[in-house]
Amino acid sequence: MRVPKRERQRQLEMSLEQNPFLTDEELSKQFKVSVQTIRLDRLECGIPELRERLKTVAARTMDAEVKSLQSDEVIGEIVDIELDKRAISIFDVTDDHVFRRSGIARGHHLFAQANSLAVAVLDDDLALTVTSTLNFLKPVKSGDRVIARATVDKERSNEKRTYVDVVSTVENETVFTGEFQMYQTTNHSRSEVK
Amino acid sequence: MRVPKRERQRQLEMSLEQNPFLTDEELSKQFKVSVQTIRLDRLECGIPELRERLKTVAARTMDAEVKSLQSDEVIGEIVDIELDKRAISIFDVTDDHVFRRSGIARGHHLFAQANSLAVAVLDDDLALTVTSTLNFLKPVKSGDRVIARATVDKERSNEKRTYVDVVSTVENETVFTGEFQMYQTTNHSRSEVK
DNA sequence: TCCGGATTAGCACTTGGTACTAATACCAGT
DNA sequence: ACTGGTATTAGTACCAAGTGCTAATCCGGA
Repeated sequence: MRVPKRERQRQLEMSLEQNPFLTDEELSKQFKVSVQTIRLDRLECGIPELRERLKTVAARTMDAEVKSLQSDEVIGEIVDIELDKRAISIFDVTDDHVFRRSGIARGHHLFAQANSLAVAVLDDDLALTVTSTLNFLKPVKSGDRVIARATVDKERSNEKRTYVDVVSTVENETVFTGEFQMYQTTNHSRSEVK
Repeated sequence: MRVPKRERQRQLEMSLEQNPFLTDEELSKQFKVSVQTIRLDRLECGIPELRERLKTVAARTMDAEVKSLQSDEVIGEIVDIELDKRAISIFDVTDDHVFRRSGIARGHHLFAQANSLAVAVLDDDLALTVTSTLNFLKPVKSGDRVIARATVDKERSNEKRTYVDVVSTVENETVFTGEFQMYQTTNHSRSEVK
């Protein structure tokens, strides 16, 4: 018993985690044991065969791609919108969004939710952020559901600039506020003639 | 010939694009033709078999996961850093980062690069953004290489707050500036005794 | 020396295919 | 109605990467 069984199985799990594409035969060469031993090891560790592994990995992709497609439009999910007036979006914070050490959500996710909502609320071919001022008031944690409310500030807005205020809350506590000065390009004449 | 061959093959391609997990047998039921016909169709359309399809889909996942792991640390790549003083990162803008219609980079990516650089430059267990003010000066397009330079403003900083200024440029033109007021938690005494 | 866990070997069977051949179906033109 | 050509179906042999099972062998320690 060169390498003890236990150690080999540990390494096997790591190998497959890092590269799930390895066949039993390739693994048997890597660990210099027979294919049968690899099979027994997988059996003991509850590791499925190559095809099953690829199936689950591929399934993860399809998931992720659907998600990232959503996020192409807006970060978070718009639940209510009245164009050029106000909009509300929900963003569920997961482990993917937080600092590993502190568990606190990274600022740019809150910003992304707010900023993309500010863009969405303006019914325009093209709305760009010019300047913005942000306040991160309370740390947001994994599992929190952040509700962002955007309102267009008609008073301050003019032909060249539109102001959008966003307030994000978790369980009715304000965690973030942002003020966005937006630039709109559109031949906006239709709604301009009000 | 109920459904013409051409039409069936078109639908087949769409079906598999949307769900690559279908076996020939499942497809043959879906289209009410024999398994062999499905095989011929795949052959003519150059569609690989189930296992090959899953392999490529799974490969895409692994790729994507490596990328998103990188981004767990910093958005962009740090090329130079002097802790508590300054840092530089590079971020290559791709089609994934821009508005489809205008081709202009979405603000939150520029913010994410700047903000994560501001976090990284502070040699601390935990640095959080408190407030920040941003200026998006020039539109950034796909293919642009954004260089963000962060400098810690020692003058304005105090025990409670650290100020980090970030200037992002594309080909020596400033496209974005951000001022970040950061909060640090660490028992920071070591470097505090300067 | 003998026991027992670890390892290896071998065989039948499974999925989801490829590659190929042969048979049939269907429809149009003459 | 006959012929031709495309489309479809059927059937066979074979492959990769397995599972499941049985049997043989190895190797180290009391």
